Amino acid sequence: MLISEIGNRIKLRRKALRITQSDLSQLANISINTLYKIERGQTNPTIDIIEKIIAVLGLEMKLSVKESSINPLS
Amino acid sequence: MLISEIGNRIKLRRKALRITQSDLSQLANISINTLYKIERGQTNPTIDIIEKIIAVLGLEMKLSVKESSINPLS
DNA sequence: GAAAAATTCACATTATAGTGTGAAAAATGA
DNA sequence: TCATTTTTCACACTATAATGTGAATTTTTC
Repeated sequence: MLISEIGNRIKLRRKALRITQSDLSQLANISINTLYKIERGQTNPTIDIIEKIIAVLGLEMKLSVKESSINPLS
Repeated sequence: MLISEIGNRIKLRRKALRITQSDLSQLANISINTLYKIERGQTNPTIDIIEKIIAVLGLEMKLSVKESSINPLS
């Protein structure tokens, strides 16, 4: 999942919930500037910032083994 | 998924694949120091760094809607 | 189509993630 | 055991994410 994809998912979810960047940034306790850049894929955000945002949006992050690779090194 | 959880998942997967921190850091093209801190939850890594690591490990990141919240704001 | 609201953007500053080095400590294995 | 490998750690430095401000632009709404 690329950074720009994450940004897009966040933007789509925010729109679906009908809240503004300003609202979301305040609820997530981050700057509107940071949110703006993330949605546009113009920054390389930290996990902490992403977690704050998706928590407000009712999303969750998961790590899973890609089924195409049991052992990616072999 | 907390930062420490991500670090733990990475460490477990690395051990399962029987590679060293040194090997993984080189394959992911990041410093061993950064990997060491991530595995121990001692840093707040950027998405880019996490993506590099999990790509080598054959893992993938996913965002999903928490089933407990259709609308987290209401 | 004017006013209000929301988003985009540039710029400067601050905070901190990422790196490199080298050494100590712990784990591995012959 | 003891030599080798791996991990842990401190420290200094560099790169850049995050923030704050204010203004321009775009979108929404009446």
